[in-house]
Amino acid sequence: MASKRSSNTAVDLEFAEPQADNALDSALDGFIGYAMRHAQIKVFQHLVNKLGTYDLRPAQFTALAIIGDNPGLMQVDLARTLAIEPPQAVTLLNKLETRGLAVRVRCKPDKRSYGIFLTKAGEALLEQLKDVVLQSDLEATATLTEDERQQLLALLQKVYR
Amino acid sequence: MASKRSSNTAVDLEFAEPQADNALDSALDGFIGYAMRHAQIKVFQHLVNKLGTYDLRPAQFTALAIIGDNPGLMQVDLARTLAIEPPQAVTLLNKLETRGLAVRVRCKPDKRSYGIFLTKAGEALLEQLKDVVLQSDLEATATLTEDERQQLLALLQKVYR
DNA sequence: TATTGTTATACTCTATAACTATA
DNA sequence: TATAGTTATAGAGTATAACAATA
Repeated sequence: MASKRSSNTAVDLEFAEPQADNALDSALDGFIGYAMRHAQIKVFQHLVNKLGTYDLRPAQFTALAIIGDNPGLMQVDLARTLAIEPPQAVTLLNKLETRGLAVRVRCKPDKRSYGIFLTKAGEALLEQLKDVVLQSDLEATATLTEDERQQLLALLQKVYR
Repeated sequence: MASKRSSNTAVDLEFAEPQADNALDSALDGFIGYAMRHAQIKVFQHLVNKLGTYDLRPAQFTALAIIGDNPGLMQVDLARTLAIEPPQAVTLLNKLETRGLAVRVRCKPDKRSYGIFLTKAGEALLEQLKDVVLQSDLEATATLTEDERQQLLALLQKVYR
């Protein structure tokens, strides 16, 4: 995180630079898209840092959670749920498989497709990560009360569902 | 006819609403980061489509709004406000200048820096775009009442400020 | 002919190092 | 030496086309 204004020389003050450090974007105050993007970046970055401890990206945690909740699903369904393209699902799954967290099993009548499952290690890690991610959510929204947090969650879901 | 993105034109509509297959992610229902990311993607994508008509990206509109509200600011301040790195500000400004929407003027005692200003064309377009972007916000959050929209805006700002 | 998974590819976005010209 | 702006570059993330195996 960079400091806001490292330069506070006389020259800056003399030549009509805006005084308030963060006021340069006040023209965008009314836009919900602007507020949502900034809030999302903050929450997302917090999660990136938390999951970095486990050398995982947010999408990889999401994939683990979806696989754990839908054992045996196909890659095409995983991709659709993650809102990514099939080639991205390949890369993502390769990583999870290499790390021994998930496996592809030819277990379907349709022999083109795999069933995707978590390994024991994957299941164990997922349980651990659920707490980590929930904690990250709470920390990143620490300026909200629990009521406000539930309100925000409900409003966000109403927007995208 | 599934949600394939066959068109990359500005007129790209988003009829491709999530199908009934969104039950696979119910394990992630409680996470605010998950809801925020999905809501943000929807609102952002809606704006991308709207601004595509003008061959502009959201960050370029944001830059126009910030320059319009802070005429004469330096690139380093623009970059800081946009939360981008200086090299990205160069590319962004080059585009705006090439299109005749903004100009760099050596008008400071410190001859290393430029003052950035909107042209007349830039000012005129910005006024037009403000309506477009506000309209995009309203459309992308059409499932909310006006009260809920204001609630959401306040909660989001409380998160990131 | 259509679909699953895959490879190859490309385009955007983002981040960093290093250069220039001023200070 | 330090800073404003720039160039070059590399890494993610994301998108499409095309292929092999199967349906």
